[in-house]
Amino acid sequence: MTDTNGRRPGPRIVEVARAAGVSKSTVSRVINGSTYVSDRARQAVHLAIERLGYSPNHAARTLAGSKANAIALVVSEQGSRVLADPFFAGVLRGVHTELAGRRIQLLVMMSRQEDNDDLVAYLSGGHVDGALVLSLHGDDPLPRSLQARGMPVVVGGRPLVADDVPFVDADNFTGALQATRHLVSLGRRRIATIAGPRDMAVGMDRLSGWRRGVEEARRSADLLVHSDFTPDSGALAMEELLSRAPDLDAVFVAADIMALGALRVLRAGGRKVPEDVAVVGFDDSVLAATAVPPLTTVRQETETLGRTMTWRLLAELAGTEGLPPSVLLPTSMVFRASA
Amino acid sequence: MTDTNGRRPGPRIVEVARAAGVSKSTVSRVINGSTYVSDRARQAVHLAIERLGYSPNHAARTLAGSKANAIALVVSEQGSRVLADPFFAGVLRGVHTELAGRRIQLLVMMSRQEDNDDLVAYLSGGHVDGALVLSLHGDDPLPRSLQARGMPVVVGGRPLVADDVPFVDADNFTGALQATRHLVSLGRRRIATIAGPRDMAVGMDRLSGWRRGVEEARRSADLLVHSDFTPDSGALAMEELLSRAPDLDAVFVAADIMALGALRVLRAGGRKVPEDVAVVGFDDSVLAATAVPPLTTVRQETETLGRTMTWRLLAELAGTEGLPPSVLLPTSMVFRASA
DNA sequence: GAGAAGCCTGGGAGCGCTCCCAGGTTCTGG
DNA sequence: CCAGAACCTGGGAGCGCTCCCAGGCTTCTC
Repeated sequence: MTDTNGRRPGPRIVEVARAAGVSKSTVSRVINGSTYVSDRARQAVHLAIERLGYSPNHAARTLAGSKANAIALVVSEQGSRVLADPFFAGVLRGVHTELAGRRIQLLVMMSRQEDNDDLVAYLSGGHVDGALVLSLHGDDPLPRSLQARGMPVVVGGRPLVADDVPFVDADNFTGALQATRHLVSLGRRRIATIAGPRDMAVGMDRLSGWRRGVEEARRSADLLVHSDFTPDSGALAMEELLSRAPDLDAVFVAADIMALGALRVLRAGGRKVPEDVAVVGFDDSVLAATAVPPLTTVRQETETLGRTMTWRLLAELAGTEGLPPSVLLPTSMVFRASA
Repeated sequence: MTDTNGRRPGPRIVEVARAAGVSKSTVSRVINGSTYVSDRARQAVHLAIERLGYSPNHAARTLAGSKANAIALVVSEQGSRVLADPFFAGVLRGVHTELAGRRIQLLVMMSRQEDNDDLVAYLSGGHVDGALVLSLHGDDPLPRSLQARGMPVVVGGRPLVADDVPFVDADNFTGALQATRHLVSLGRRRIATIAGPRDMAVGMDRLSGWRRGVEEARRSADLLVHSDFTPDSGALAMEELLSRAPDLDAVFVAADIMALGALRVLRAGGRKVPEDVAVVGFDDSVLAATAVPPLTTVRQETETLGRTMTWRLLAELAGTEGLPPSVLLPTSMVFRASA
């Protein structure tokens, strides 16, 4: 992508300066929003930029300045196998929306456990100003390593063990609580749950919400099976629940994708949903609407998650004071046929 | 991300040079894989790099050199509403895999129709060496604009009208043909299709494959309804087909997500799948495995698509001769319960 | 009315690399 | 044995910006 002289096409800052009748320092000041620029100069510069179609060279700005004008979105690979696809796309869209209009590049990287060190070295080598880490298994060392090297980090999804890395997450606890209360309000008495794995905060938070919900309704909190966010494991879990408690009349499933497996088992067992067993899922993924029967579920806004993470990171980079260490995003129930 | 002097952390090329007892020119040659470096010097440099944990400054390389060491993955926003989620994540993973180990940054951008001009200006401003465009509606002007400015481009998904922008796509025609032949081999006589929209090549190619399939079996090719890649539109299409041909006994649906709507209508109408009506989908998305009944479908490898696009682009950047203008990736049938 | 305190501007020294140039050394072949 | 080619190396001029510094001009303030 070079012209015949081997140089990149397009005007340089000096050309803009010349066209506007000012020095390149002034053009730089206009671009970077400095005060101490007269209105006349500012307007002349804007006009010249417009006329020449000038776009500043990112590499030069980064090299000369003290910031990289780029942030990274890091996806931990293990996680992406499981939840990531629609989740990731939503988050990415949110990140992008929030970045729109600012001159900040988004680098997307996927981390494998084995080359974490390379990643940390690369990122803390000054190529980016901060990092967004999408870490779906809760004990990922990456965010801490990055932060230890002085890099601003925001994690998507609550880390399993509390540390001082700021995170943004859906309010999984409250979402699960709402779902359970809904089942209670339906008059269900034996309310089970298919929970996520113990090593993921998202699983534990949704489990806690369910537990709270059944306990406040004075129901038993022992109908619990852990599973791993796949349809088949959801099916297995449902079978186990059914054999342990043939009289159960409701299940809160910690993810839509597991709920599909559960629905299959219920159908095979001749139980009608929702008449015999009410089912509530979580995520409101595309799977929920097309399930048989369509799934009542808890909606989490993945796009808002991405936007909020980005907002938090940029605010930190801008030196904003008094930022909340972490943010929990509200969830909402989506009522369909299954409960 | 700066140290106390406002400079980025880590060693510079001169430090490596000093440590290795050579000049920075030689270090640069080693890094960039030039010939004309003695083995002794090369080894000394590698050792020094290792010891110091040196990682070259991307901005400086880009500024000084004639290439940007980065490629862009551009997603057209309209498309991403529809197909993109799992599709996009798969492609992204493929791109990333293919990029691994090369020092090439991946910039992800989403384009909205209205700011296409900005995007073209930005990209052709020398920030990237080439672009991967994921363009799901077939008449996107972006790839052509980019190519017209001299930027190497590879499109994912066949453009609707042939032009000379290279693309990589799944072999939708053959996939649909296989699916239709499978229905024929099952002894089905009235084989309908729910096709994608007319303005998407993916829709038209799958339609052509179906048409070929029914025609070579001397069946009628008039049971055709266009739809738009949503479950509801698939349901509507199925209703129309049923009212036009109550005796149909098979449907090829051009996307799993539409097939879910079709299955719903068939179920509501009391038709058994596959006994009364056999259904084949396309994509082998996560939806297919969890459908009721599980959907026989045509699998396309989104990850391979991403890898191939990237390979094609990098090969072009490297100046490889005799590259295929475009590549069609094979699809394969996945047999489940629905047909 | 004079000094201080803003406001606005241009000049120029880098940022950390790549790549060209010049020069030295070692291989070839006639 | 010597010219020329091939190999290897270091020096240094940029790449296109930002940001510091110095300085001129306008207001204020007492």
